[in-house]
Amino acid sequence: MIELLKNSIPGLRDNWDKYKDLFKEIKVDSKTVLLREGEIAKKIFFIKEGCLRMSFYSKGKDITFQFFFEGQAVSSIESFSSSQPSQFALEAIEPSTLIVVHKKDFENLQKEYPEIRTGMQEILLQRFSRYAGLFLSFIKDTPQQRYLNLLQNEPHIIQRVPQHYIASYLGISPVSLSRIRKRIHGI
Amino acid sequence: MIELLKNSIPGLRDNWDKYKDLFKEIKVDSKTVLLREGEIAKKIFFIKEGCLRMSFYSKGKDITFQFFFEGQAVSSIESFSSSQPSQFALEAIEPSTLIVVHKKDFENLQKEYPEIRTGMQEILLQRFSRYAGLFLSFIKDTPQQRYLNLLQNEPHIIQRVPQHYIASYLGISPVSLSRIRKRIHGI
DNA sequence: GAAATTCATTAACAATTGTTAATAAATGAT
DNA sequence: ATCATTTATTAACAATTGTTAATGAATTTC
Repeated sequence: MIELLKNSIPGLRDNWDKYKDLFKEIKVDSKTVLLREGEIAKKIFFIKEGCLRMSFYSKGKDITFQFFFEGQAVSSIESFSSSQPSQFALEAIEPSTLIVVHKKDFENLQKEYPEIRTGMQEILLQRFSRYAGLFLSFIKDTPQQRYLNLLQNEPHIIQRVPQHYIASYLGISPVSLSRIRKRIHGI
Repeated sequence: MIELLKNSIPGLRDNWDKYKDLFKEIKVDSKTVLLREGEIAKKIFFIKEGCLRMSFYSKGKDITFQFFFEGQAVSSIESFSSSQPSQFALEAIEPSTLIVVHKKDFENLQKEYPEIRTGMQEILLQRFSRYAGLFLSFIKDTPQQRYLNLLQNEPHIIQRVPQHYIASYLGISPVSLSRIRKRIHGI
């Protein structure tokens, strides 16, 4: 995982001894909260192994709206880059191995390697673009169709993520998702 | 309207005689199609007066997902900037007065005034950011709540846009929107 | 490995939505 | 002004979803 970052920035690899201490590997249990809603994001995570979910509270309900897997860089980017309280929480939903970089260190790295900043913007744009697609899907598809889309396009989510989080992600209740599955997969 | 563009770019104002022919004002009837789905966007519009909607076809239905009003710059930006066929259509839903700029001319302007490009990126980012918000609203709110949000945050849409387009925008049928309104506004 | 907790399914009922069709109201065209 | 078309409402019924609660299955904890 970290190899990816290392390799994409030549200077980083060449001076690896100088930087390697900034990348700390941690292992966390499932359900470990990595960022609480309202906190300011001071870390960025690279997922080496495992799965995280991003969520927020609304009317007494915990709503999950994105999942992250191996190879992805994760933070509440808005909070991380603006130092404003995060609107979202971040939590492990599998025992996970993460590479942690602190904001201070990350900013120093950014100064030395401006391509990191570009990469961050790229990630942000990709996320927004993804949300745009999901918005269109909500406007045109039924919950059942959205489940089928997920099955088609991101089967790993359905395989690995507990069902009630998927229900939340589809904007429906766990009970309703169970019924949809019954309708689709038979009996 | 065009004043806005003129004023935000000093050089434009100073050499206005040179450029003014690139900005053509047109008046269009309601229901005029300005860009068909599948066409490559070769124009950008600045709305001086009136209202447009952006839409696409899915399973035999025409789905509206955004409205544009006075003072906004509109194009199928993805198509306009990538020269790929547009996924979306653009249509007037009021008699409208538009300033049209052709892509060629716009690109020439961009070369002379790079801040225009930045402005375009800004517009694109704003639109994505808006879609992100709408996505979260779909995931957490009921159709009725989304209607109330619209009433609260963008009452001009409800005042000016025919109801069946709003229904589409909310992801529900016109019949259902009529029932929601009855529930809310009484009797 | 037993107990506790979490998660998924099912049932029952209420509420909401979709669909179709009929009617009423509003808008546009000649 | 009249006619035609479009748009909004209402009704009736089917389908879907939400909610609550009970049960079963799976997982975690000790």
